[in-house]
Amino acid sequence: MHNAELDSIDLAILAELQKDARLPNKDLAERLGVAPSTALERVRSLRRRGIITGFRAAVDTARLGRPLQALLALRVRPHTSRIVDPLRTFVLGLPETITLFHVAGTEDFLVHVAVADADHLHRLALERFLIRTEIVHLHTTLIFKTEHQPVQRPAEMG
Amino acid sequence: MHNAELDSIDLAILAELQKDARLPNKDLAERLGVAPSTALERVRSLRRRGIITGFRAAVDTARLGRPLQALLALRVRPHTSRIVDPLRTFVLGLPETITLFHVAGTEDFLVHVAVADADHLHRLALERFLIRTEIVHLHTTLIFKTEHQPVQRPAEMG
DNA sequence: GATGAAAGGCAGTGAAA
DNA sequence: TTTCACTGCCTTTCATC
Repeated sequence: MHNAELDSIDLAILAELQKDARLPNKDLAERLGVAPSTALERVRSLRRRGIITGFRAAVDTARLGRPLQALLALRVRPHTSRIVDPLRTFVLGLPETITLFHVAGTEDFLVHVAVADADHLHRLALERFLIRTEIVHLHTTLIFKTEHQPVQRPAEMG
Repeated sequence: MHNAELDSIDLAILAELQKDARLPNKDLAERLGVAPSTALERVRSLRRRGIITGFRAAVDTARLGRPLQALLALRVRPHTSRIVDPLRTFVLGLPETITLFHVAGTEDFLVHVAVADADHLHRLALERFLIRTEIVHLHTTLIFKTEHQPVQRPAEMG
């Protein structure tokens, strides 16, 4: 089976395991209407093909003491890999960082962070980001709510 | 044990299960240096307390045929729940949507999407978003790269 | 590829420290 | 709260279709 060929069983597996990565193989097989050994091999195949990249526990940052989320838009000059690569490493090393988007446009990076409170956010911006001379601009956007969604199906657009 | 009290074992569990949610309890216990039943009870406690909210398979959207990612910034008028709630439902129902950020500022929403190609993105913007009259502004930002990071530790800022 | 049976190993329970 | 021992069940393998 080639890389992007997914039948309805594969898609059902993706849906189930995005809801619950720990669903017992036996139960998964039952929901798919196939034998447990079949379900097992299908899941392995999806991993081998890199369609399932891993199984992750989802952690609530708010209950970890960081209820406030924000997006920090960074403009970086000069925008060369010599400058950008260490910055990436720095941002991904911050405990506040959840996601780093490298984007096109007037801003170069968007950093999704979770912090304890407004003061923490303020100090993060001033004492961690703005002291770096390659960051020539920072714009902070508060996040009221973040909602993730399972990846449903391959591309299509009638 | 109360809600936000996490010792080093709890933090180690969060780190391990964010790397691999399917790590067998026996192996988890070994890495923590505790008995399997202890590890089991700790994980359950983290779930009960809502610190671990679930276990999810991570899916590679590119290998699902949607290699292009973008952020769509939406301005919505009027910004009332009567208008906003159906829009939320609509956006979360789109197969292209990965994450919906409800934000403060000049824009009201940021939608992280994965699409097949530039044409798909273009049509998504025109035929799905801009036909909705409550969306008075849409700004598209291409994403070169998205990097997620495990949630490390509770808040702190010396 | 999918199936079913067989074997090994793990999860999960309960009592004790 | 952690540990140990035990039981049952699930995962996983392999031969077969």
